[in-house]
Amino acid sequence: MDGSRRDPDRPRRSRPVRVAEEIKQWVVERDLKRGAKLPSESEMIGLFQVSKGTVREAMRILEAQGLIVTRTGPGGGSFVGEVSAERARSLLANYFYFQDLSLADIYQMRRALEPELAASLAGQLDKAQLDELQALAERHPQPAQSPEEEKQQHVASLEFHARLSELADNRLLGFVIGFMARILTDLTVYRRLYEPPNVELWQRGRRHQLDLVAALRDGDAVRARAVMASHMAGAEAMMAAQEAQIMRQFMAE
Amino acid sequence: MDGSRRDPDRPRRSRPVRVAEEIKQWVVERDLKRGAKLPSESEMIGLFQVSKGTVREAMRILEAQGLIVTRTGPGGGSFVGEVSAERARSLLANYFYFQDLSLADIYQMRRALEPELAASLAGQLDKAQLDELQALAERHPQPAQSPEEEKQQHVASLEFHARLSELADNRLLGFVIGFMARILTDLTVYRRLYEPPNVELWQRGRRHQLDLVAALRDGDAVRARAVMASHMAGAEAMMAAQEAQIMRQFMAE
DNA sequence: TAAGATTTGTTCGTATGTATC
DNA sequence: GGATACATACGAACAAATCTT
Repeated sequence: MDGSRRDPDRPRRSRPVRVAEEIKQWVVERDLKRGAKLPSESEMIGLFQVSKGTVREAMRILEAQGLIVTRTGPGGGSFVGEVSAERARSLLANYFYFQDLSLADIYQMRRALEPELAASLAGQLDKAQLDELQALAERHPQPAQSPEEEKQQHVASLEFHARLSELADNRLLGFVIGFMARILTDLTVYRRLYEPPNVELWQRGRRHQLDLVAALRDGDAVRARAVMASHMAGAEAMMAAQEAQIMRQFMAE
Repeated sequence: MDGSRRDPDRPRRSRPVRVAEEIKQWVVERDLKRGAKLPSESEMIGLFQVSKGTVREAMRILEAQGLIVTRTGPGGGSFVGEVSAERARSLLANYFYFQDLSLADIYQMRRALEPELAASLAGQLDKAQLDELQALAERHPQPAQSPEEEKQQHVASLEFHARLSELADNRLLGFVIGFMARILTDLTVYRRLYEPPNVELWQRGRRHQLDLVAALRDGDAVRARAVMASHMAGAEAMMAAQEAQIMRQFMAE
C-alpha cells in the first residue's frame, strides 16, 4: 500500500510553485507590509535549498500576482508590493475572457450597484473632489458630430463613473464598479460600440451626471440614488438596441 | 538628446515578462481555445531567441495567472487553460489583502446583489438543482450545541449561497457573490466569527433559505427577491453586533 | 514488465546589466 | 570613474515524468 500516491487529476506542483507558496507564507507569517524587503536571490537559494533558476521562477510567479516587485542594483532585491487595482482588474479580466459576459449582465450589475455607490457618497466628498467630478461631467457640452467623437464622449462618461468608483469608501463596491467601467471602456475603444449616436439619450446622460454631482454636493443621498438609478435605466435602454455582445479579449496590462 | 530614455517610475520590464506578453498576444491573435497546444520550450527558444530559463520564467508567469497549464512527458507541453473561478477568487483576494475591507462593506454589497440573484433564478432551475439547494438548506435542523457546531452551521449556510451563485446565468453577478461567500467562509473558519451563537436569528436564517427554495420552485421572482432581501437584513443585524472586522490574510489557493 | 523516446523540470557555472556609493 | 552588490540572462548537462512499443 502506498498512501503517498498523488491524485493524477491534480498535477504535481512544480518546485517553483511550491517555493512561491512557501515564500508567500513566509511573508504572511511575518506580517510584512508593503515595501518590506525579501531575502535576496542567493539567500533564497540557501533558505529553500533550490537552485537560482527555481528561485527566479518562483519570484516571477509572485510578481505576476502583483505580490512582489523587484529592483536590480545595490540595495535592490525583491520587495512586498501592494497589488494595484489595475493589476487586479487585469487578472480578473483574464477570467472573464472565457466567460461569455453580455452587456445585459453588466447592466444588471450596474443597476444594482451604481445607485448604492451614489447614495453612499452623498455628503462624503470635499469640494475639490466635487469640482473634479463636475469638470468631468461638463466636458463635451456639444452633441457629438461624428462616430469618433461619439466614442470619445462615451469613454469620457465612463471615466466619470470610474472616478466615482475610486472615491468609494467601500473598496469592494468601488472595485466592482471600476472593473465594469473598464470593460465597457475597452469595448468602446476596441470595438465599435454604440454605433448609432443617439443624441437625445446622450443629453439625458449628461444631465444626469450634473444632477448627481449637485445631489452629492447637497449631501442628499436619496436624490443621488434616484438620479443614478434613472441614469442606469437610461443607459440600459441605450444598450437594449445593441445586440448581446460578448467579451472576448485578453485585456492588456 | 536621447528620446529613448525610459521612465524611472515604470521599471523596465524584464525579458521573461515581455516574452509572457508576446506569448499571450500570440494566443489571442490565433484565438486559441482551451486545451490548444502552445509551442514547446525548445520551439519558444527559437521563436523568441531567448534562453530556456527565460522561456520557463515566462511560462510560470502565464501559469500563475491561470492562462496555461503544463504537462511533462510525450504529448506534454503547455496548453491554453481556462482560468478557473477558484483561481480568479484567489488572485482577487490577494488584492483585497491590502484593502481593509470591513464586514459592513461586504454586507452592503450582499444587500444589493443577493436579492437580484434570487430574483433572476426564479423559474430558471430544474428539479435536481432545486432539490440540491433544498438539501443544503435542510442540513443542521437542530440549533447548534457548541461554538464549533455553530461555526459549521454558518459555513454550511454560506455554502448555500455559494451554490446559488454558481447557478447564476450572469457570470459576473455569480462571481462577485461567490467571492464574498468565500471571504466570509474563510473568516469563519480561520477566525472566530459569530462568537455569540444567536439561536433565534439562526432559525430565521434557515427558514429564509427554505422559503427561498420554495419561491424559486414556484418561479416567483418577486417573492424570491423579497425573501432574500429579508434574509440579508437579518444577517446584517447579526453582523452589527460584531466589531468591524478587517480582512488581513493571504488566502491559499 | 521493461526499454526507449519525448518533453518538461532542475541545477550549475559563467557572463552581463544596472543602480548605488 | 571605479568598486560593489545585486538581479538578469545564457548554455550545457542531467533528472524526472509520462507515453509508446
